[in-house]
Amino acid sequence: MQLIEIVKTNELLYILNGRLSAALNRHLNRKFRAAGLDITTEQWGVLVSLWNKDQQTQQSISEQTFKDKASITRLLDSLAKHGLIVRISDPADRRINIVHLTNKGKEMEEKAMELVKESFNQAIEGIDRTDLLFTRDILLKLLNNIIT
Amino acid sequence: MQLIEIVKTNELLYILNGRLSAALNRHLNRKFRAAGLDITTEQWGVLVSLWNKDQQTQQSISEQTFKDKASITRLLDSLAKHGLIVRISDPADRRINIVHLTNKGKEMEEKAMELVKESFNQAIEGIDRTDLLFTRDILLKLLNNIIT
DNA sequence: TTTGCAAAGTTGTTTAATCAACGGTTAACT
DNA sequence: AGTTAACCGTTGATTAAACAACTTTGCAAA
Repeated sequence: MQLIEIVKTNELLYILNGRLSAALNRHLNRKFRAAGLDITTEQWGVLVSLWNKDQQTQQSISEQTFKDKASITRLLDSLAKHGLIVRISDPADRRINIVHLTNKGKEMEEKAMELVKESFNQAIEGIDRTDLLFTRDILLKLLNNIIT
Repeated sequence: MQLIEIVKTNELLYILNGRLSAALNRHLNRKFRAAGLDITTEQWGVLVSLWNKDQQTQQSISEQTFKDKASITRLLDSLAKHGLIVRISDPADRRINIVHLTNKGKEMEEKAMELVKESFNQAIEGIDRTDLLFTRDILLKLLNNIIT
């Protein structure tokens, strides 16, 4: 099969065009809601960054999550409204906000990651670990080719 | 490495969380705009379905593209506004709209697919064809596990 | 010093996805 | 026939992404 045919028949484009990630997002969002966790996967992505390293600048979060800074502004607005983070202005450089997790934000990690783990385990069921790692490497190559 | 660690380190989640597809979307949208093609990749996805098979119902397009019917309604609104498709009510069953490509819509195929091919070729540069097909299979398995 | 530029965040606009609710139409059942 | 159920498409509300324009603040070169 020619590669252009793979495009035409939408087989590889299932993911490259976002089918897989959309499906996973949907799946995870429903799981969050079903468990009474009032966050979206996008907000969760920001939280992951903060759970790894609390008290970052918005700029830093933007780089960690690959989301643009305008998106981060609005996601942080949501998280702040839900009481999960607070923005504290840096006295040394007043352009900068330091984003702090609240206790509520910290406490959410365990439950959220448990749900993510469940989804992930369901996704990879029956797939060989080696194959997963191989797939990951190919995808990283693809990503690298595009963003260059 | 445990699989949960792969999640934590965001390696496999680059794509599962939509990084790769977002990047490809961005890339392709810019390409369309740079070439003066006044469509988005999402609208292009609908057009691909129609180029493969003209005169489908909205329901059918929805299934082909894996987009929900509300999204299709609005994407078709955009395409109609740009004069690329028309909706014709089925006289036999008045619940149904048959979506027809206009000449303008048909003529767009060649140029759009050329740009897609370029992007695709850039993405897969230096990657073995066998590896790509293998990757596709793994991703389809993942997709299947999630939507089950 | 001031001028000018770069950095950090915010805001507005457009496009799209999800989900739920709804109206109109057809089909099925009893 | 009459009621109910299923189906097709639309609309409204909420969330988010991309991109561009803008404010405030800091810094550096002239």
